[in-house]
Amino acid sequence: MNKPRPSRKTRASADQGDDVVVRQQRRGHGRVTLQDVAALAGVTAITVSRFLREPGVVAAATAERIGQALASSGYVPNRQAGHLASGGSRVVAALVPNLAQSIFAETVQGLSDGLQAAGHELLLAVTGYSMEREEAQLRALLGWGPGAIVVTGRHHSAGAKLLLRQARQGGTPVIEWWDQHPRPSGFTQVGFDHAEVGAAMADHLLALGHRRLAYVDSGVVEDVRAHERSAGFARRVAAAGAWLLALNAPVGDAFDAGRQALHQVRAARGRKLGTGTGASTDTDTDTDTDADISASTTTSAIAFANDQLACGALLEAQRMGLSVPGELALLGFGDFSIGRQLTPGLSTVRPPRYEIGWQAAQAVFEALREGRDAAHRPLAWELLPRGSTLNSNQP
Amino acid sequence: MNKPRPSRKTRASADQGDDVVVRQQRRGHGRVTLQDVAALAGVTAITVSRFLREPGVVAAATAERIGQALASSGYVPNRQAGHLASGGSRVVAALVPNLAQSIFAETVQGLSDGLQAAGHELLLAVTGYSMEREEAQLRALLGWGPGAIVVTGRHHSAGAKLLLRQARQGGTPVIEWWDQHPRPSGFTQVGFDHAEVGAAMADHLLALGHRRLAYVDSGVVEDVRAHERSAGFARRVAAAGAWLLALNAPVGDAFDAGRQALHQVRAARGRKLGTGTGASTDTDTDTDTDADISASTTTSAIAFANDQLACGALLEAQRMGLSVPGELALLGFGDFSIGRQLTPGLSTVRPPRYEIGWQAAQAVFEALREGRDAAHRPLAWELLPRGSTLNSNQP
DNA sequence: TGAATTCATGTTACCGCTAACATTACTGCC
DNA sequence: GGCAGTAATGTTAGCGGTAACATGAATTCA
Repeated sequence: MNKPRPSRKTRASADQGDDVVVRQQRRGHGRVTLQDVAALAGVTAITVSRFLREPGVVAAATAERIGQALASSGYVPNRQAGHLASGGSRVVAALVPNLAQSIFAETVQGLSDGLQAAGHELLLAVTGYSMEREEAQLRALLGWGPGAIVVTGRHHSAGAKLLLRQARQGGTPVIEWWDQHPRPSGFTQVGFDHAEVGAAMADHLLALGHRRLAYVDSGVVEDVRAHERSAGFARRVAAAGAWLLALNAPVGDAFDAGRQALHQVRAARGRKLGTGTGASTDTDTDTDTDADISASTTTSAIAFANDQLACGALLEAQRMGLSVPGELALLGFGDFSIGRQLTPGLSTVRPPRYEIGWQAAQAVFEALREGRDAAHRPLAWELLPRGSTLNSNQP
Repeated sequence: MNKPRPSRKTRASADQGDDVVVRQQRRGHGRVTLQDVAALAGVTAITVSRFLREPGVVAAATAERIGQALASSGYVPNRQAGHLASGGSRVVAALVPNLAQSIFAETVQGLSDGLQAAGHELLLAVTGYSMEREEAQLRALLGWGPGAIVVTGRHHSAGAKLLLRQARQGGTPVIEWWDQHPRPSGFTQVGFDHAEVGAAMADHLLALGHRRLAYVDSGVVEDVRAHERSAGFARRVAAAGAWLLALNAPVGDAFDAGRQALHQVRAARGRKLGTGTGASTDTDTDTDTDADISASTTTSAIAFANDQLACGALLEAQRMGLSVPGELALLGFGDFSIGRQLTPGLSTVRPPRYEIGWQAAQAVFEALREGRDAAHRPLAWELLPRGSTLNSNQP
C-alpha cells in the first residue's frame, strides 16, 4: 500500500520552461486510463471508448490492436468518470430492513443474480426496520445517481417519499418490493398483498372448524407487512364471527419468542387479552361474539407472523405434551426449511422470496428499456397445509 | 418518469447569436448541482463544497445562507463527480459466496452497520461459491474505485489475486474475512482458522470417548473453509488413532442432505466408505487402525460442516428412534438458532458471524486512517456442548 | 502606521470518460 | 474523374465536483 506513483506526463507540461512557474499537477488514482490504452494502441481515447461499448464500430485491424493494448495494460474502466460523462448508471440501489436470518437475504440474492446477468451492480443498504434510517440511507445512495432504486414495501417517511418521487421524476425507476396493494403508491410494486395472505391464513383455519383463534404478530413495530397480514387475518375472523386473540411476540430470539407466545396464548384461556405492545390497535379485534363459542373455551389454533415464531411454539407444544394439531393447530409464514423438517410439518405460507428479487431486476430492465414505469408484478404465494394444521385423517 | 427537463442556462450560451451556430448543450441528470446551490446562496461552488466537507471554514453568515440554500434546493451531492475529482472513495466493495440462509447474511449486516456509522457505503456482490464469478465481480467492482475491498477467504483465482494485489498496491485496503491462516496471504485477515475448529470438534468427540467417527463435509466443492475444517478434524482423528469415515453431503436442501448423510453413515456400518464426490481426497483418511476398534463396530459420533446438516440428521435420528447421544452423538457448526431449540440441543461451534462483519469495517477504517495494511484480527469462536453430544449424566 | 499574517472566498485546471460535431479516407456511380 | 455517400477516427467541450493556487479584506504586531 505505497502511495507514491510514477508521474504520468501531462499534455500541458512546459517541460523546459525554467522561470515559468509550473502549477503542481493533480494526480489521479495512478491507474491505467483510457488514454494509456489508446496510446498503446496508437489511437485516441474515444476510439477505445467506442470499442469497449460497441466493438463492431471500429475497424477490424484497430480492434485487434486495441484488444491487445487492453489485455497487456490491465485496464480497469473508471465507472465514476464514465457515468459522470454519460449521465447514465448501471448501479441499482436496494434497501432492505434486515439481512441476518431473514427472508430478505434470499431476495437480495435473487436481485443480485438478475442484475448480474445484465452487467448491473448492486448497492445495498440495510435499514434495520427504521424509516428514519431508510431515509438517510436513501439520501446517501442517491448520491450515486443509481440507474434504479429498489425499496422495501410502500411505507416510507415523508422525506423518503419525496426523494423517491424526485428520483422518479428524473427518470430513475423506483421499485417497491415485498408489497402489492390495491391502492397504488405511484411506484412499481413487485410482491403480493399481505392482507390477502392474512385472510387466507384465517380461511384455512376457519375451514378446519376452528372458532377460537389467536394471531401472534411480529414484535417489530415497524414491520408493517406483518401487521397487514395480522389485520387481514383479524378481519376475516371477525367476518366469520369467530373469536380472536391478537398479541405481539416478545422481542429477542424468534424461536424463544414463539415459545413464550404459546404460553401467553394458553394463559389467556377463557379470558380476553389485548395486544402485547399496543402498537397496532386496529388488529386488536377481540371479536367476542359469544354466539359461536360452543364447546371449547380455549384457543384451538394459532397463526404466526413468521415460521420461526411458529416453530418455536411447535417445539414448545411438543415439550409440553400438547397434541398438534389435535389440541392446537399452528400456522406459520415464510416457508423456511426447518418447518418442513419438524414432525408434524409446519403448515405455512410460501412467499416468493427469491422470485421477488429476480422479478425486481426484470422490472428494472423493463423500466430502463421502455423509458417508463414498469408494470406491477403481482407474485403468487402459496399456502402449504402440513401436519401442524391437518389431521392425518382429514383430506 | 418524464425525461424532458427545463434546460438550465449554461455559461457559454451566446443567447442572441443568430448566425452563430450554437453547439447543442450536453445535459446532465437535471438534478440540482453545487452550482445551483451556490447561485442561490450568492457564493461560488467551491465555497459550498467547503461548507459541506468542513462547515467550520466558512464564515458564519455565509454558512447560514448556504444552509438555507441547501435545504430549499433539495441538493443531493453527486458522489461520482466528487470521487472523480478527489480520487478518494467512501465505497467499500464486499464479496460473499452466498446470502440466502447462510452465515454470511449476518456478516454483511455487521459490515453494513459498521460502515454506516462512518458514512461509508456498501457495494455488494454475490459470487455463488465460484472463483471464476468472483474474479468477474471483482473486476466490475474495481471500476468503482472502492475505498476498500472485502473478499471472503484467502483462496481466489490467479486473476483475482492479481487484481487484489494491484488494488492494494494502489493504496486500497484489501481485507479477507472468514479466514485466518498461519501462512500469510499478504492481506489483512479477519476471522479464524478453520482447521483449528475442525480439530477442536474432533477433540470434543474424542474426549467423550468416541473412537469411530464420521465427518459429513459440505457438498459445495468450492466451500474451501468447510473442507479445511474437515481436514483439521481428520488430522486430529488420525493422530488419536481413531477411525474416521469421511463423506460429502449430497447437494440440495441442507436438512434433507443431513438426513441422507445419516443413512449413508449408518449404511457404512462395518465397512469403509470413500468421500461422496472425491473432491477433497486429503480428508479421506480412513484411519482404520484396528487397534482401538473395541466394542462398537459402528460409528458413534458424526460431525457436520454446518448446523443445517446436523439438524437434519438429528431429526432423522429421532424419527428412526435412535438415541442421541446414547447411540449416536451429533456435532454441528454455525450455531443457528434452531440447533438450540431442538431436544436434545445440538452441540455446535459458534463462529463470530456478526463480529466478523463489524471487525472488517473496523479494519477498513484502521487501514484508511493509518495509510497501511490493518493488523490481522483473529476472532474467537466457541464450541458449545449441548445435549446432542453430552449425556445428562456427564459433566 | 504599515508590513506581515490570517481568514474567507474566488479562479483555474483537472479527475477520466463520452456526447456532439468535425474531419479524413475510402467507396461507388454516372 | 468528380462528387455524393459512407465508414472510421479525431477534436472539442463538457459531466459535477475538488486540489492547488490566487486574491482581497480583516486582523495582528513591531
